[in-house]
Amino acid sequence: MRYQRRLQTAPPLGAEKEPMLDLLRAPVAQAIAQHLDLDLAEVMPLVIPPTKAGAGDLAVPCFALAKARKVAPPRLASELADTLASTIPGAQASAAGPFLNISFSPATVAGMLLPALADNPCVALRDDSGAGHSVCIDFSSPNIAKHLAFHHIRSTMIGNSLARIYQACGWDVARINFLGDWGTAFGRLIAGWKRENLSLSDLEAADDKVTFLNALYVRISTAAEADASVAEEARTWSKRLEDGDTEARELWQVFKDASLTEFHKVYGLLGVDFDSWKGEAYYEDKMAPVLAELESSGLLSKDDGASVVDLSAEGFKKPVLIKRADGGTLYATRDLAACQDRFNEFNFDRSMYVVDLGQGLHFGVGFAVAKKLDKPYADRLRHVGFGVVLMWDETEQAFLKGSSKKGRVLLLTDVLNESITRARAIVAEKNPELSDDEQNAVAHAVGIGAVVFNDLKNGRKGDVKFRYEDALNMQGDTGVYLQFAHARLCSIERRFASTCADAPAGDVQLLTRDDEKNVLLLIARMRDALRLTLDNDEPSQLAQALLQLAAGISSWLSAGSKDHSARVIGDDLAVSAARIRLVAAARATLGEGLRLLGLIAPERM
RNA sequence: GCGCUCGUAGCUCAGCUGGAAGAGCAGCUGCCUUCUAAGCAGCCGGUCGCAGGUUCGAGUCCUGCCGAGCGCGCCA
Repeated sequence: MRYQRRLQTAPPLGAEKEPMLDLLRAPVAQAIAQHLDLDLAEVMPLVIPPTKAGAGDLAVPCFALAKARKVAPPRLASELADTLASTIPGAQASAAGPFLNISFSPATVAGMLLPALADNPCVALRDDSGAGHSVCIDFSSPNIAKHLAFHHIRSTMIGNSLARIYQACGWDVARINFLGDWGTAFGRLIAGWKRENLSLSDLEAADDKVTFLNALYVRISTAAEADASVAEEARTWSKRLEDGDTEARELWQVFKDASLTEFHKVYGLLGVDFDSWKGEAYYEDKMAPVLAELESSGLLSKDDGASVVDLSAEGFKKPVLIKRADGGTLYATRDLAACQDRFNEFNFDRSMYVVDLGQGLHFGVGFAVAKKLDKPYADRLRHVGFGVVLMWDETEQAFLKGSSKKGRVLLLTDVLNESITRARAIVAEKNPELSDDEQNAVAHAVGIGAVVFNDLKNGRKGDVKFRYEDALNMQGDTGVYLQFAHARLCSIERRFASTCADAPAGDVQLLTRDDEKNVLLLIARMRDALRLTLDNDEPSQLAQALLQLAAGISSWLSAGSKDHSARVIGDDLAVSAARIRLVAAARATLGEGLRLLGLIAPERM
């Protein structure tokens, strides 16, 4: 509706769905289509952002068009350049060999973008493609009575970011933390607890309850190795726990609550929360229906006493194990039950598992079984995999897999706190005028942001090579870089508000600088980045686009330190008023982008 | 052996549906008396693992090699 007036002169294709960059693209494609007597749909994909820097705002490689017309590409390019120059106001077109390059005036771009951004400052990072749809996102999923290790940041922050991004695109999102809260380890813990005659107050007194439980686990495991009767005690408690023994269940609950207390501290630091905390234990008594269904559908067969589903027709070499020879259920069984449970509760249109790529086979077979059962949701399941974390080993001079024996294990909370500490020292040095509270808040935002952004900025499928100096770096392509650009924009807005209260409404015609246009185009391209992020479940697409936006902003703002006329706030109040509109748009876009990645954007730092 | 992920600058990586090789770090130059130098401007640095194929055009798609990481039944 809002674009109706424009549609009388510009073509409809893409304009409704893509009100940002395509507003520039469509008129170009239309003019070319008309000139060559082609369908608009054929031409649109040929109008692309140029890969070569300085080649303009849009480009059209003319190879295919020229071939169809049986002319040389450079000749067609210059022919089209002449056509466009006369048909599109505010645009300049030129041929560079076989490429047609198009540039718009800053005011033309601003006129198209700024009104939309004034209506909704986050419009560049909004999309309603998910409206009316729901998605389950399974992420983080740590094991009870163990620490969140550094590698947990991957699932936790990729999942958190995807949850926010799906939400921004209109999806109804359920964030699920599938806790690993079941297994024989708890029998051991209970046995140890009883042997040592521990009480709740012992646990309460511990600084870190998970550390307390870990230590207990190590002691009882050592004792069990030395003494067979201790091992027998542990087995007995495991059995009692499974059978629902009251005392066992109560202690199990104590351990779980204690672990969750520690988890919440870390999630609090990271700004992550969940809608569902159903863990493995919850599904213990909910697998019978799954087994019955598999049985009645004739999919189960026996293999060495165990029950399996054959998936050779689906291309899997080995069948998937559903029930152990001793009757116990397994990982796959539990996930099938959980999947059904989520469908019952959320009626999801998509269900995602943010779990490392090493589990690809597990999800592959699990999804295949759902399909064999003709589940309506079988095609809605996605494994969002990611690579492992490798730690820099000084003695080996190489990135190696984490190993507790070799001291290459880091706790997530330790890395985060170290980063905050480093950030605190830098804040104190750079901004001593900020209050202590403010310095602490900035150190938190910057310290956490550095670690989180370091994890999100690259494609999720690659292995993460972790080196302290790199992950905690506060210079270059980092989270801090984005936050700093955002804080500068906020600072200019504050100054404008206090010194230019009587400024007129900003007139986009006064935006004439190329660096201003560059920022506008970068904002417009956020839509493409958002779509790529969503299509590929890949937050790095958004992260990379934000880096480019921040670079454009930094370059623009820094121009003012040499050239007084380039400043946002200058002698000409009308120009300042126009530029502050761009500042506001850039600040809102950058701030929202940071939020979607799970970072905090301080207003001063 | 089979499967998955990958191989781009000294290091860490980006490169969207094929269209004109990009960042950051490290090294070297410049730039803070007025909107934040956690920054900006610039230099240096690449037969995109190798070989074929498809195409007007391949870092991108296909095949085969080589190399790395991870995974392949009664743990999760």
